[in-house]
Order: sequence, then structure tokens, then C-alpha cells
Amino acid sequence: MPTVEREIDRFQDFLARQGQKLTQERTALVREIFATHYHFEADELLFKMKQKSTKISRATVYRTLELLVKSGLVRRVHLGEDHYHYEHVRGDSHHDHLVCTACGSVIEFNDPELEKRQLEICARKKFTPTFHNLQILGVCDSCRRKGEQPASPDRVTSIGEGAMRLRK
Amino acid sequence: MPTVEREIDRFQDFLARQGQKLTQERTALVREIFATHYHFEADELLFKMKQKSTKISRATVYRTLELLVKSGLVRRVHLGEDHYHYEHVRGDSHHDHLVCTACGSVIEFNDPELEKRQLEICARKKFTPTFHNLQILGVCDSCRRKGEQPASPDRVTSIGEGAMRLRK
DNA sequence: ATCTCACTTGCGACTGAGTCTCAGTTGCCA
DNA sequence: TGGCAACTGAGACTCAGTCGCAAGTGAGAT
Repeated sequence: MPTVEREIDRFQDFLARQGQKLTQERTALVREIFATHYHFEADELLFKMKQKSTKISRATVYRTLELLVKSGLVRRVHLGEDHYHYEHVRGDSHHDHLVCTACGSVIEFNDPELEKRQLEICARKKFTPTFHNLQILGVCDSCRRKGEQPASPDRVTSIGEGAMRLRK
Repeated sequence: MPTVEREIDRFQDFLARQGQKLTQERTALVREIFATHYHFEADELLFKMKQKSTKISRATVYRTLELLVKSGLVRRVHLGEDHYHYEHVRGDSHHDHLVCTACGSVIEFNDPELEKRQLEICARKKFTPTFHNLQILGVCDSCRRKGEQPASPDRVTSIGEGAMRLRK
């Protein structure tokens, strides 16, 4: 399913519009991101590129991610950890995340009702919103069945610790 | 209004319950946090302590913040930047944040309707929530009047850049 | 009042994510 | 196909946060 080409075209358009170039490195990164990753972190991407023949420096990975975010092909999200995650965008589906603190899995949802309510709140506060970021942390169904407990019984101590540990 | 003493007592109770001690450093930090700060970052607190006679090491600040979060006296929040912010808690008012990307100001809101909807979404996905984190980024009323534009016209490029720059 | 020991602290070295600089390379348009 | 602006890689740097360890301290036991 190499519709990746469409994304590469979109990226080139975006770059050209501001006198920037589509290089081999940038192409390779877009290809990698849209081929396999969905939610990923910058270093994970760097590592994947290192595994393949393709050698791309840390700086280039970060620089390219920034461009991709600006172009709208990639979105930067908080997933409860203390650094950013990225997700590629196909189409325009805005969504928010449920993050399991036990297994680290991420469930997406999109709820127009919720969005609407947010707009109402902004209107009431005379606030002009451009963007929002909502994560709900908790325990997913399969972890709950396994008897996993919430990260902390009452007040959550720190955000997404379980998921954090899993990762390393 | 030195009701701070009440918070210090609460903290001591919490510590005692797990065989931990209320030290001078911890007391000084609680005092500082509840006296002046509302939203703050760890290094800001460190700096404030340094300004006063009180010398407290970076490690102790971070260690104490962790304890305060566990005790429920302080909450750790994302405010759109790439590191944590903290806010002290009086009473039990959960709330979320509107963050102005132009001036960095933070407006709090608490909307039971929104919370209810989130619970419904969780139920539908068989997800057991423990905590959530919502920031809405945009432009506050007074900045909008001054003609401030949203951080990025269409897709937001990166989260809270305006606020970020202001700070340093 | 003081002893004692587990709990704490400060220090400084460390980590990990992300940024910056600069010399050398490359895409692209004339 | 030559030129130059844009790009890349390497590695030094920054900044938030953590860790290990030797020295210090609070509070219950005596």
C-alpha cells in the first residue's frame, strides 16, 4: 500500500512553497513514518533508520519532524510521558487519547459532543482556541481483567508511570 | 493568611503514615509553594529558594515535589510546554486549563458536563479512567483585542511556543 | 536530655531529549 | 553544468530531571 507517495508529494508542495527542498533524507523519513509507525517518538524513529542502511543524523530527524508538523502531515502529542510523541496524519481526523498506564497501549477516540462542549467553554471565557490536547489515563479493558490496578488508588501520583517503565 | 500551617500538618500526616519525616527543607518548600506560587516549575521554585537565605538543593526540590504530588497537596500538570508545571491544591477542585499562546497566561475552568462526557466515552471503550489532562491552547481575550494571532493559522505548529518564549 | 538509626540532604556526576554550530554536501534553477 | 541557497552530519551543548554516596538530622526509645 504505497500511498506514501501521496504524502511525499504533499510534503514537497509544502516545502516548495517556502523555497525548501525535498531531500533524500526527508523522503526516507516520510517513507518510514507512513510505512510503519503510528505513534512514535523521535529517538525511536532515529533508531529505526539506523537499523536500516539509511544513516540519518539525530539533528536531521528532529529538523524534519518539525517541518512535518508544520506541514500538517505529522502531529505532536503528549501521551502522558515527559517527552513528545508524534503520530502521522492521514485525512483530517482529529482525535484524543486514552492511555493505559499498565500496558502503555493507546486508544483513540473522537467525540464531537466533547469538542462542542469545549468550544462552549472557550466562548464563555472569551478564549479563542486553536488547539487542544486531552489524554485520559487509566487502565484498559484487558489490563483490568488481568487485575491491573490504576497507577495510584486515589490521586494519581505521576502521569503514566507504568507506560514509562514498559518502554525502556 | 498563614493557613499554610494546615497544609504543613497534612503533609506531616502523610509522611508519618509511611515512616517519613518532616524536615526543615520540606517545611520551607511547602511554605513557599503555598505562600506565593500557584502554577510554577521546579526550577523556578529552586530559584526562589536560592534568592531567600534558604539553600535547598535541586535534588531535594525534586524529591519533595514528588512527595507533595503523592500526598495530593500539589498537582503535576502539562501546560503545553515540554516540561512539567506544578500547582498547589487547596480543597479538591479539579480543573483544566486554557493556555494563552501569546502571553502565557492560564485560565482555569471546571466543567462537570465535560467530565461527565469523558466518563461516558471511557465507559463506551471499557476503559477505567484514573486521571485526565486537558489543555486548550489559544488566545485569551485581552491578547485577541491587541490583535494577537493564534500560534499558527491552521494547524498548530508546536504547542505553546508563545508562552515558552515569554518565560525565558 | 541524649542516643541512635533510619530517613534526608547536598553535591556533583549522570542521563536523555532536544538544539545549535559549522564545515562540507546536495538539490535545483538559470 | 555552474552556482548558491538550502541541507546534512558530527559533536558539543543545554536543560530538566535523576542517582549514588558520604555526611547530617529528626524523633522515638531510653
